Amino acid sequence: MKLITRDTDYALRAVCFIVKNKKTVSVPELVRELNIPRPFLRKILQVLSRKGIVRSFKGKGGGFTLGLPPEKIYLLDLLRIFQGPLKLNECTLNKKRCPKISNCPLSKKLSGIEKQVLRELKPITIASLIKGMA
Amino acid sequence: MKLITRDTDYALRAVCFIVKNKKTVSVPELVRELNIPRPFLRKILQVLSRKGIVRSFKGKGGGFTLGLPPEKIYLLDLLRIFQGPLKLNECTLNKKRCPKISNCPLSKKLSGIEKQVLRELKPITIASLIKGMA
DNA sequence: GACAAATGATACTATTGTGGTATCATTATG
DNA sequence: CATAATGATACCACAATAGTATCATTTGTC
Repeated sequence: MKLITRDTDYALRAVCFIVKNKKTVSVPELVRELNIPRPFLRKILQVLSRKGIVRSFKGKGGGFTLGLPPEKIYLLDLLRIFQGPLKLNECTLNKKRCPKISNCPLSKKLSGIEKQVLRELKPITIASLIKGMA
Repeated sequence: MKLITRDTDYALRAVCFIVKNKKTVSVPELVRELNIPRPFLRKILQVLSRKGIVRSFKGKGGGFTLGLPPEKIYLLDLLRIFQGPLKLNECTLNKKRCPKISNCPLSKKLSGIEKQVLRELKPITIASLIKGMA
């Protein structure tokens, strides 16, 4: 079970690398640096760009810069963008809320765990991760 | 992202139902009660039987009974049987341990979260779930 | 002993999510 | 206007999850 999928992980790496460069960073540079398959990385960056996480510049000499300061880019943002909302307590039988959810003891436990996990993830930003790597 | 997959969930329901019946419970009964696809349920029960969670009786009038007291059947047992060990901090790039794992700040966070989740799940037994449903 | 009703073993199939490609259009710089 | 970049979008491959099918074996009942 993966808490973080590959695209989120790639996005994280790409954003971290962009932070460390003051100028715009192009896809070829990122590919060289991070060994991420080029077309996949492009797709990821386009999503990040649409979401405002990075800003893009087209044309020769173009590339990407951050769209937000690194203290305002949360891991949970990336997670939600690429993986949807983090939900651990969904009933496996229904996409929708299980009618029995109110008296399902397992669901209660799971939503407690979900809350804890969210509490842990919430404060993690790009800035904090980079600091941690130092 | 599912913490609990369908087979684990089915297994859970089946075991709970078996607990509440003193006599052996057959697949047809379980199907009627729980609305689980018959062949799938059969497969699940066979696994549970091999693992000793339930005991099986072949032949006419056969079926399943518990193989352990409900206080000794842990949710984590079922989880591990059907989903393997719970790991949240695996690096998405490698199946094996990432060489950079020691200075990867994200991995540290994730393994902390993993520990918490395990701490929460550990005490949950079939007995405790049934109690909670009362 | 034959039959019926159950599980055991095992191989196959379907659906879905993840991970990745490919292609053409658009834009900016020299 | 050529070139080097991103934008949009459609497609493909693989693996995991979910489910099916079939035949063999065991056991109780008549």
